[in-house]
Amino acid sequence: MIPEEVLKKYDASKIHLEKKEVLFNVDTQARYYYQVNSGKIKMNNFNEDGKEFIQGLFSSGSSFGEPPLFAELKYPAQAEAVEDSSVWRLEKENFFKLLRENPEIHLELTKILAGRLHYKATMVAEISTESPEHRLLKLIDYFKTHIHNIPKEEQYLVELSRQQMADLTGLRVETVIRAIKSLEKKKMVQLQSHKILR
Amino acid sequence: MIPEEVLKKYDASKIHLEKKEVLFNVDTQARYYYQVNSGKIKMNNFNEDGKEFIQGLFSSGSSFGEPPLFAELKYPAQAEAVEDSSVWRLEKENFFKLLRENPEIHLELTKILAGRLHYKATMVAEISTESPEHRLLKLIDYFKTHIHNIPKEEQYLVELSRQQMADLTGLRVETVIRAIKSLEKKKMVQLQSHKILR
DNA sequence: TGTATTTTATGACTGAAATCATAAAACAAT
DNA sequence: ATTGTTTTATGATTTCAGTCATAAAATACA
Repeated sequence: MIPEEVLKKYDASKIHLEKKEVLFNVDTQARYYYQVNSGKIKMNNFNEDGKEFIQGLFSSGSSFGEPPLFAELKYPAQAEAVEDSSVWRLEKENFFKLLRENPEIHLELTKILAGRLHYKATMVAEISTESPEHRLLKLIDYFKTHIHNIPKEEQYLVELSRQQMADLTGLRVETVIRAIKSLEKKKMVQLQSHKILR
Repeated sequence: MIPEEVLKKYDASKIHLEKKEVLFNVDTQARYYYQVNSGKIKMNNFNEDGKEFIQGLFSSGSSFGEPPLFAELKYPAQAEAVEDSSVWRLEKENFFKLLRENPEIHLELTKILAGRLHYKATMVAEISTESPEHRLLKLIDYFKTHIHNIPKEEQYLVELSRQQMADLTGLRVETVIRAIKSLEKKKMVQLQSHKILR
């Protein structure tokens, strides 16, 4: 997360996105550094027959879509506003200037990329070898401990919809619904009027 | 890839691993930066009933297992020698000193992490939404273009075994064997005495 | 406050990849 | 050459999540 003053200093601008608006498309060239100012952005893919996969959800303060700026690569997914949002946008050249002149921010960003790699390594192993219930628990625990920093003993109210959980784990809504039910029976999660607690 | 002279300057040491020897375990603390000197290392996971998932394969010049050094995280997978190997090992503190004093190397490393994130984003979308044949083609093409930098028009001889391809895509050997056969029928790959060409 | 939309829920059925069993081919080592 | 080991191959069968259809709850919103 780069402070607003710094972004301004390097000539970043704020752009607005309406819910469902697409910021950039898959397989296109990366030209900007983006950071969420308000709202929520998701990066996602669709396969031939429309099945979605959510690579990540980004809210206020989070940057996203940086990797293709570094490696000369195309975006592996599109970016889309989950709700009305505003986003800081910084030209690639200015972004690199910023990193050169602010090594502590560069290191900060490296940490963020490292964290994201950790998340992906965790989820891809889950998705390719584990059962629906196992995947969902891992996802929920990841959000609880790594994204919201909630201590183990405290309760976490899952903010994700069944559909979003499905799209984050490669499952289908119906499967998520059934797996969550089953996890409740096994006392692995609690349900309070359809809200999931863990 | 950090040059040998630089590694030596920051007091790195070379350690030897026999085939199948494990360098670090999943869920343990990261203390060193590692870079392959010779041989081949894989990072992998196993689920409860022994099914393997290969996170990455690293050969001469490649570093691996850096993310947990940056973010204060445990290793999401283990590291194991695929063949007899030697590996540069550099203490975490010295590694950060090296990065601070060599910003161009830091940037280089950021690029590598970015590339790895790109690979994971690509594969996790494949694994969660695509068919076996599609996944395998993506994997093969990724190795061809991004790892070996072979131009589209040139032929690439896949160096991976069916089992490795299975473990990289979350499939089973039998499924890989059948899918490759089917891809050959469709002229998407060639087979020359069991070797795969693309 | 009523209506539309989205999210959650459930049952019946299907299908694609996993599993299991077994063997042939390739390769490595002596 | 001989033997042992690993990799590739193939058929039969099973299973678990996906698919399809339909509805109830919850929520948004006019």
